Amino acid sequence: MELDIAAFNEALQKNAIVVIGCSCEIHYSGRAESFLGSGDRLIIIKSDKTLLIHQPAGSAPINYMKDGTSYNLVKEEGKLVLHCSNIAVKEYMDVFISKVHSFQQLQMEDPAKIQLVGSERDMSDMVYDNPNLIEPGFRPLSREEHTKYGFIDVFGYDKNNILVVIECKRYTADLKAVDQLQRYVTKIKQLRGLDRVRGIIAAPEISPNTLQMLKDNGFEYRKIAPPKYLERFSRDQKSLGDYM
Amino acid sequence: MELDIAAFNEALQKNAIVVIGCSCEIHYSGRAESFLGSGDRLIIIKSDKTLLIHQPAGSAPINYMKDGTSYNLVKEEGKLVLHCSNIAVKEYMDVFISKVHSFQQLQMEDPAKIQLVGSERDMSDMVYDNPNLIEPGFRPLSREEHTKYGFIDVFGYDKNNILVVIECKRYTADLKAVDQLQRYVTKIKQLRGLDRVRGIIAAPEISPNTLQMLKDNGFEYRKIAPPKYLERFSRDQKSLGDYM
DNA sequence: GGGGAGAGATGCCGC
DNA sequence: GCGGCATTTCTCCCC
Repeated sequence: MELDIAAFNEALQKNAIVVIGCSCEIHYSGRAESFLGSGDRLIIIKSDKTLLIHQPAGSAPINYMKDGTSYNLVKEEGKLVLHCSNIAVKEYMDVFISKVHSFQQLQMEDPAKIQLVGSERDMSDMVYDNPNLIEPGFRPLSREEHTKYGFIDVFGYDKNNILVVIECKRYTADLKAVDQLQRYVTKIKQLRGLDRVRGIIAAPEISPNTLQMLKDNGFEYRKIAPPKYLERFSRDQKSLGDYM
Repeated sequence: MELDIAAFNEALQKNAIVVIGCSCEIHYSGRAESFLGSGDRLIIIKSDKTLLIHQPAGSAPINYMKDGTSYNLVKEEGKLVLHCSNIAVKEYMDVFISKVHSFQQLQMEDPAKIQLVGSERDMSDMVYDNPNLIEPGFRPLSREEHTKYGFIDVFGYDKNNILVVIECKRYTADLKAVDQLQRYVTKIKQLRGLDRVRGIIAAPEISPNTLQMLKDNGFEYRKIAPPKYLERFSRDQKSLGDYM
């Protein structure tokens, strides 16, 4: 099929969503440089002028451009080329289109914002509100304590009035989580001139290496899972239940 | 427009790419739980049964399912519902479709794999091959040295035969980069019973806080940028040059 | 499949 | 804008 350049330009001008199925080669230059040989792909340009190019499989786009990109679709030596440029971030892309399989434009409106439960923030809220999840006598002082060396999830005193820094992870805690905890504890000791500050990782799981490093550094592990139920849906919606 | 359930099922059966423009609500349950109220979106199902749902703006999909997901499109109380389930990872999604704007299926073939230059690996290769970028007399021993506590980018001796651990970052080095370096240096000291091991961060930029922490930990910074030119293209392709 | 780490990460929030 | 950090991160590589 033919791709009507005028129709393409008009769609972009109206901030419509443009979807093109085609065979193409891609050259990108910006933060890095890449080349992708010929194959069938789905090209999407959104209303904010974000570009996504997807291969037939995989979750992440194989090439993309940030919002605010400018597009110039031209015919060069009988072949379609989509020139993309984002001056603001100095990124450029050329899409050499050898065959167009489909072209489509959609006018879309979407004011909705996603509600999400089960994040690390939800987890630190839970720990703050239920300090016994850590241990009897734990008294949280603050959430998201800002230090120059990072934000601390939960911060408080234990029953012996020793400062405790807690790092929450919603997934399996890894070496990086210990890195973070070590950085916070070191900084708190410096800032307050303390000899002893406890460090605790709260997570549903922890890898063996990570647990070893945690112990080597004199820290502790608490097995705690993030809350993740939108109560409204467990009551009102039955559909998901059919699958579980 | 109407969405033909039989056509949808047939497309999936053929491993075609399915693209649906519609207005919908979305409920997801799995690693976390989310709800997204009504709005216009683009739904994409790929040949590997990855699901992507995109709002009209933004780079990342607002909801998605991993490859290998099963789909069941049904009419419930006169409304279309797309039930999605991935038993393997215990993830589920329901898409309540109130209006279908477009439906499209594409048979796609794409054997190509991307070539990318400018990664951190390219940078550590460059440092390994040009040790003077670090300092006179630096002698690299290995790349990607595996320790139980992580992989070291470049590892070698300085002119005084002191061990040096180098962590390369292709972007502005941040606190996490120092964390990583600290972990490697600490572990190397332990493993080899050494008193002194130097740590160096090689990156094009470093944030002030990070530089401070780096110095506090007794480490050093080298300003080095990653290589990023596909020589073939800077010679053969003229198109990108038109924009730069 | 899990562990470890990069990514052209993206997105969010704070200053 | 930069900084710091979580992410339903995703992807790759290696054990």
